[in-house]
Amino acid sequence: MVTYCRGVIDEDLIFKALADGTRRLILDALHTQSGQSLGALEEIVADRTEMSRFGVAKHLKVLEAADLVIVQRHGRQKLHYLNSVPIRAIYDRWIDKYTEPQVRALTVLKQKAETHHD
Amino acid sequence: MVTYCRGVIDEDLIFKALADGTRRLILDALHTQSGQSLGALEEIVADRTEMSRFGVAKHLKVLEAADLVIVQRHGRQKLHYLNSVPIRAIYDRWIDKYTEPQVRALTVLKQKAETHHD
DNA sequence: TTGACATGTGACTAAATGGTCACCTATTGT
DNA sequence: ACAATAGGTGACCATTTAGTCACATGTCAA
Repeated sequence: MVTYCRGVIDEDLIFKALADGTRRLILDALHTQSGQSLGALEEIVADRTEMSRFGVAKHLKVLEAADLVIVQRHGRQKLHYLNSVPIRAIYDRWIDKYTEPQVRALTVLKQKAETHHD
Repeated sequence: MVTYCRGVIDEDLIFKALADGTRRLILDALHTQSGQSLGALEEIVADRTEMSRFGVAKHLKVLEAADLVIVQRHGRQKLHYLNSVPIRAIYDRWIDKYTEPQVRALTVLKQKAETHHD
């Protein structure tokens, strides 16, 4: 099976990419501000997890391969943008219009349970 | 940090749980038909991946711990139900009302790119 | 109570993953 | 051209994870 060939993304790459906390932190950073360079993301990540530049770069590569992050070169910089299309696909996979109201109801029930117990 | 204490679910458990293809297959099966027993899920999974009963049971435990699957005992059977609340949370995390239209636009752009290149 | 059925547990191996480092490439400004 | 800046690569090790097995628990029906 092809791992990455312009548009045809293995779903496994997407979920595996999301499975790491550092990568989710990067996505959060890009959600807050789009178009950040590796250096900028480096700083943000290093702020809470002691991680080298190489670690961040490696995570970004995983996110790129999963198409969760889109890159755009700008001179010697590489700007990163969050692509939320695959995330929407996750939602669509297990939640459809008919079950959506049930989900809302469940959320309320669970919140009640949380406030009472413990 | 607490791993599982009634309602307070570590986000890491959710994403890690979704990172495995077999577990996603199980979620699909439960999305198609709710309230299936371990035995029933065993058969479905074994249909496409050669996996022992123990493997399936282990995956179900992971899904339970992540609160993606809710269980209900019924005599000597254990019935499993898909809980889509955590999945909705993923959606809400990186997609908000304002960026949603952009996502739609991006999808169109990407599809065009795919048809032209390669 | 006894056997058959449905599921649970803990230990163990093989494979995948996260992280770092030494070293390499490409671009900008002077 | 040269140094400085921004980023990339491949090898390497430590940890985690997927999967299996032998064995244990609990429930139903006769």
